[in-house]
Amino acid sequence: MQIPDENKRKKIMEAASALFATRPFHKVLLTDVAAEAGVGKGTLYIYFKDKDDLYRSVVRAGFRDVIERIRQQLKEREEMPQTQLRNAIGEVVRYAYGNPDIFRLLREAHAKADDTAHCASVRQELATMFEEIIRAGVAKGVFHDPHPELSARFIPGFVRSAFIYGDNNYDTATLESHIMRFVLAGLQAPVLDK
Amino acid sequence: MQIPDENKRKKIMEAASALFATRPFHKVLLTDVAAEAGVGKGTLYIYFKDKDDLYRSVVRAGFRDVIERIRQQLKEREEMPQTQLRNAIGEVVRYAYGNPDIFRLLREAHAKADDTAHCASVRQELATMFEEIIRAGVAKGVFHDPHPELSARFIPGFVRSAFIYGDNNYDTATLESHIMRFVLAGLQAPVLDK
Amino acid sequence: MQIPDENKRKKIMEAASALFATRPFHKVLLTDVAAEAGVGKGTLYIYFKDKDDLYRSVVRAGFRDVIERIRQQLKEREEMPQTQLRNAIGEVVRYAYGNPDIFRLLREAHAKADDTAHCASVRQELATMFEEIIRAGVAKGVFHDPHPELSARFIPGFVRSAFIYGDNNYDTATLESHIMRFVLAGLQAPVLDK
Amino acid sequence: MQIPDENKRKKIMEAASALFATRPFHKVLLTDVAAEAGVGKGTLYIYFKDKDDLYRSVVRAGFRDVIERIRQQLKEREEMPQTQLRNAIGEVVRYAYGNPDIFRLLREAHAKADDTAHCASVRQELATMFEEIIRAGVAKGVFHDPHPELSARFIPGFVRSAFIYGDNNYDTATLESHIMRFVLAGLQAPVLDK
DNA sequence: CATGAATGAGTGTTCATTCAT
DNA sequence: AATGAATGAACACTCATTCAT
Repeated sequence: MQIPDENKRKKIMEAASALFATRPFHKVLLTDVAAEAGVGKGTLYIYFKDKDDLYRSVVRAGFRDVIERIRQQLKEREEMPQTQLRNAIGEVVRYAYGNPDIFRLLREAHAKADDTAHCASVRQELATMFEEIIRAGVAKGVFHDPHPELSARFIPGFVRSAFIYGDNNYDTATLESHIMRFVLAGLQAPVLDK
Repeated sequence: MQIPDENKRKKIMEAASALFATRPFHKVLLTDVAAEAGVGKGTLYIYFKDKDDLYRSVVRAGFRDVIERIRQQLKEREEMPQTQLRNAIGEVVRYAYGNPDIFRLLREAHAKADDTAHCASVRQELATMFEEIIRAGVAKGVFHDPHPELSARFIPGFVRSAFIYGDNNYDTATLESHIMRFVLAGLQAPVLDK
Repeated sequence: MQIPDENKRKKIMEAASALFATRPFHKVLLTDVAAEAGVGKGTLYIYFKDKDDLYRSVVRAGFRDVIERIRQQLKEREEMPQTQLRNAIGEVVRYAYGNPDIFRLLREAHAKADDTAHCASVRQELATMFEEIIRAGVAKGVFHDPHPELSARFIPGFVRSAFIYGDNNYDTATLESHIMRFVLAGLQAPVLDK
Repeated sequence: MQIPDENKRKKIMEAASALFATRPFHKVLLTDVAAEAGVGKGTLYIYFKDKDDLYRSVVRAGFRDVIERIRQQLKEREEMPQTQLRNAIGEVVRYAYGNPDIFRLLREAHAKADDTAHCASVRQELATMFEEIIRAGVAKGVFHDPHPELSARFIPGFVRSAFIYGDNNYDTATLESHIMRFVLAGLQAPVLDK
């Protein structure tokens, strides 16, 4: 079992991901990460510069997944903005359900200053995708929105809001439709001139 | 010139608040808190049980202010749910503007299990107030909402979403009205039966 | 026993000195230093930046003693260069006898680049003092020496040479006079023109 | 283009020699030695038992050269003790000039107890040769020396003393003759009865 | 032979907490 | 009450050494 490469990196990230999501950063021991990943402690330092780097990698990787999946959808099918929005939101909701731990990571800004930046860039990317969908809808006249970039930021916030409370008893469908309710209503409301 | 005591407690909390908001929990050193507050390290332990207690106190205190102010408004004037909602949201937005650090604290769930609970209880309290306003509106027939408790959670999330991104260039009025746009539209949309 | 100061620093340096002299740098555990000094491990870091700093301090302090004692002698009594030299050498020899461990430290150049410099500066200082004595003798016509700075460097080397071998069975008097034999003979030999 | 083996052993020793001379034992990483030698880390263990063995080999090899050359001289030509001494010292000085790094290694006594012994044995061997020359001179009546073994130890010390200081601006001839000045003067001075 | 990925015992260092003053 | 020197449990990280390829 001497595969010299990314296989092991992946195993470590999975172990770390599970652990970081379970407890706060400073309670995650690298010893545990190593044990959980089935590798030696020193091995962690072959693939990651230090604990912070490992943490950052886990967060980034987690989100890259959702983002990638949404991007695929947008490319593959030419849909109405409403549908695109629904699909994208569904994607985020389902991801949050499936990986509650990783998703929860977004709310924390650990580590070094530039880590926050890294985290932010992932967040930004997600928001930007929603913003593009909204702008497309505005262009087509199906959405009205004086501040698409602000609205875009609200959307992942909905999901997060739903998850940050401990007693999470909603199924994905309910949550998804309740979010859509606000999103669509808000985006379809007429813009009132001031 | 050492004004006896409660003054000192306040100075500590201010220092801690600034620090906790700036960096993740485990990077806030009590040495720094003490230095920033202009007191000895040991003094911290006179006013707070331990680091977690200090953290909790900071978060709670911050939110108690907004919550209290909103509660006052609800009691003092008998208004329409829409107006109550607008006022309450305005309160949160303005608070977030004035205390970006403290507000940002909500995003983390640190340390001991019961700390999370503490944090949650503050959050819960805020959400509950919004939930009551919504339910009142539903009762009066001005709002439609199949999941008021979920909607209530969304509201502080709007504010947070707006603030978590670094490039915050919206004035309170713009932000407030954009949030209201979504909230009111969502709450006034007809409930579609499934 | 809560003297807040240099007393403890001294205790640590003594313990470290004994340990560093006994075994190579990387085999000296700070745990042992702390135990030997009768303080907590963390205390070391109050008085010294890190292991290297502690090491450096030990070396420097050791030599400062001899240097200071020799300097005193030079000031206090106005003697002939030969006598000054004999006294100074005697000082070094006796010190080496009394603190074989610390003296041995000079031969090692551990730690950071600038540490070597520190070490060197102590060595330099000792050599400079010998050089001054020699130059004074040359000025008075009792010594002949085409390279006083080189001769000055030889002198601590004599002592070191005597000590670097394990089977050290010479008493201070013998060693001292044997060194003086070479030093005086060398310094009084006529300078041959080339 | 991998010339089989002994060549590789040599490359490793050269790399190690350069590194050990540059920094203290515990700061020389085998990774660096391997990189510098252009071989894999594991290769080091084919040619050397462990880090200590590598170190020892470097020191020993370096000195074996000088010792061997001096021994040759002593055998080949039947000379006066003074000349033998001058030649031997010249040999050491020139060697030190040509291999300042290796020569500097002598000053440290690292690692395991028996390593010190190894180091010592090389030193001893050199000293013994000088001692023999001196004793021969004493026998012939050209030298006077109450402690030939002590004098013998001084000689390599002269060279070392000259080299341990950074600002080494003496040419071999100057250094050699200055050392000889002390050595001959010291060895030819009459023995004073106590 | 050669390699370098993997290892984990071993240690330096940190920092919340205590307590003598 | 206030302090900050002292503490040491807890951890991140290093690096000599091994071994599968």
